[in-house]
Amino acid sequence: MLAPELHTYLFTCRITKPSSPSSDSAASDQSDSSDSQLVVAHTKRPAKKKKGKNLAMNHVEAERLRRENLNKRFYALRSVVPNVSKMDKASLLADAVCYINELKQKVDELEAGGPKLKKVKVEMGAKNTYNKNKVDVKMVGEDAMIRVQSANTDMPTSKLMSALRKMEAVVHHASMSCVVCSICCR
Amino acid sequence: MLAPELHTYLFTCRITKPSSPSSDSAASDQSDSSDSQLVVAHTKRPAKKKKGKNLAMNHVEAERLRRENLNKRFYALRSVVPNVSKMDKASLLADAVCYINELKQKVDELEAGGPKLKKVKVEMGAKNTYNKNKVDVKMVGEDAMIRVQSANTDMPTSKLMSALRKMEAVVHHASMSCVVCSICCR
DNA sequence: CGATACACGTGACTC
DNA sequence: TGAGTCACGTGTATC
Repeated sequence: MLAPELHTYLFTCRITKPSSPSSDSAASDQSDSSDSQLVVAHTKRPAKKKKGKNLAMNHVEAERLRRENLNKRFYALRSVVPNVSKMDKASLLADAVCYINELKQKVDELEAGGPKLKKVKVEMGAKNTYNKNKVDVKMVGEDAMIRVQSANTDMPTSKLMSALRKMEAVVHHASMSCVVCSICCR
Repeated sequence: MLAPELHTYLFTCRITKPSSPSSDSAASDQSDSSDSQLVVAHTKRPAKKKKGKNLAMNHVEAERLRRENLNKRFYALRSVVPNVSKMDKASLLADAVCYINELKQKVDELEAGGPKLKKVKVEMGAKNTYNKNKVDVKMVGEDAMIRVQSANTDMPTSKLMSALRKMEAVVHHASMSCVVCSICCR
């Protein structure tokens, strides 16, 4: 519903609490039960009491700071996970986990198709009536002579060269010609 | 820079809390847990109060359930983000954000290594005394004739072809020769 | 003893 | 009006 701004993208929104944090004026509203009521003697306040109170205040402020910091992180997380601009914290965490797994999988399958393989698949463009695809390989000792004939669509030489590079083959000589440009080359 | 590396791969560490989370005995028994020693010893409350108490108990239990659920999510997040098996919640969230950004960037540069750019940089291998790198481009109408001379290291033809493909240039003719194999080609 | 982090119960707010 | 979520102050454990 309210759910403002989807997608976020930069949100250095800074919110300050109205309560003044530095001074001690925010003390003793009414919730200081359990402790004996203090400050009758305004002048010579026992150091012990004051110190204890001060410490408690320090504690509560530290806790507030921690909470605030943690919420910042929540906002940051919300900003990097897509499609979660409206849910609550639990759902945000769950979606973050799902998103991370998604990204992981994507990375895995992307870089598994990258520089890993020995066997390389080369798509050689569409066959047509005028040009049959033909691949001819002749081995001479450790060297190979490859002769490829295909249509000139979709950059066949580039693909072939890339395939050769991926196979870590050293190219000593290469020749390419476009024979029937009026028909197969646009 | 980035060099994420080390992956870690799988660490489905499953941690269970020692405290029994199943809320079975929380129906009308509130005498367990935390045995606060100052318990002002409230005597029997009227039914109304009891109902209020029951409601409050429902509230407190709902809150406890929510907290528990949220912590589960935290554990789940910890399980999918590497290298954070010991930090606190805030650091966990921060690391999760960093990790997501890392993964995003990785995915981007992995899948943008394919069909994207217009301007292409080609590294042409190391120069040496015997082979000066030379690039000659002659424009004829809309066509370009490119003559490249370089050392035969690091697959120059493949790189050139890839660059041409990335620029979406149509190659009509290509020729490559390795002239001084005994010197520059190992 | 201070610093840090977490869980807890409770008030306040929403739909 | 009840179910859900959040922020708050506090108690408590670890270092």
